[in-house]
Amino acid sequence: MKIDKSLMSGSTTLLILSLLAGEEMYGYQMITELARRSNQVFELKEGTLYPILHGLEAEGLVSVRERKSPEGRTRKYYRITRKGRRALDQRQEEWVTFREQVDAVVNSAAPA
Amino acid sequence: MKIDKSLMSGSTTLLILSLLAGEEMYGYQMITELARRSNQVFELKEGTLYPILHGLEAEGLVSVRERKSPEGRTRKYYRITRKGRRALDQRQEEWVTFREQVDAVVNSAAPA
DNA sequence: TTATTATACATAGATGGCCGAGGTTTGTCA
DNA sequence: TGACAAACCTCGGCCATCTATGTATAATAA
Repeated sequence: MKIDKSLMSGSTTLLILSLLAGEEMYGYQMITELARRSNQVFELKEGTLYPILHGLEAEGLVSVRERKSPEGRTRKYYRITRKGRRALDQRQEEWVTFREQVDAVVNSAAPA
Repeated sequence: MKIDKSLMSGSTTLLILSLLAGEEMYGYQMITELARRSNQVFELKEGTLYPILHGLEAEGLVSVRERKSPEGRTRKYYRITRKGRRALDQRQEEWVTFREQVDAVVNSAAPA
């Protein structure tokens, strides 16, 4: 495959980095915000998100800081790093290639 | 998820059924034909394809018959069934939804 | 003639992403 | 006081895919 085969399995990473490209966010917020922006199509599970965030941090694609919310609850805010932006660019390119080639194959199908 | 979460992991099935929508094909041909139509982006592995084909047959989405090639070699030709066409329609709809919502999220990202 | 490559099928084991299920803490509301 | 939402976390398992390997035949190269 020309495309990283984990693109689609790894589409979650593309989506998360896209969210963080706009503003820093905390995990729980990413879940609700992703659902909102995708018209409830992507309902990310906590058991999926948190391990990925830890992985992104380990790779240096995001940085973390703790902040208290107005109500006093502590949240972990994630911010995309420069390296993370480069990774996002790459993933976006891969996504476009993937999307175009899936469409190419699907559209080559004879209509029912 | 509103979309079957195995869509992308399962995008392979969408691609295979799309190929078969046009004409009957044998396994090895699907690999080369898929590579051709996707500009070498999708290079399906035999170890991936054959188990999937057996699964599609078990589900009744494709039917099989053996035919000899001009050179005398025996091939297994797969043909999409009526049920397979309905499954393809469904997968196509899911793909469109998936594609649109990924784009929605990606495009909501602030440009670098 | 022999060796290699391409065709054509197949399976078993390993890998890796994602989810289900469970758990903890803190704040809010009845 | 109890119930619920917010916010974080981990572990075990499923499932799609890949790697590796095996078999057999035809075409091609040495």
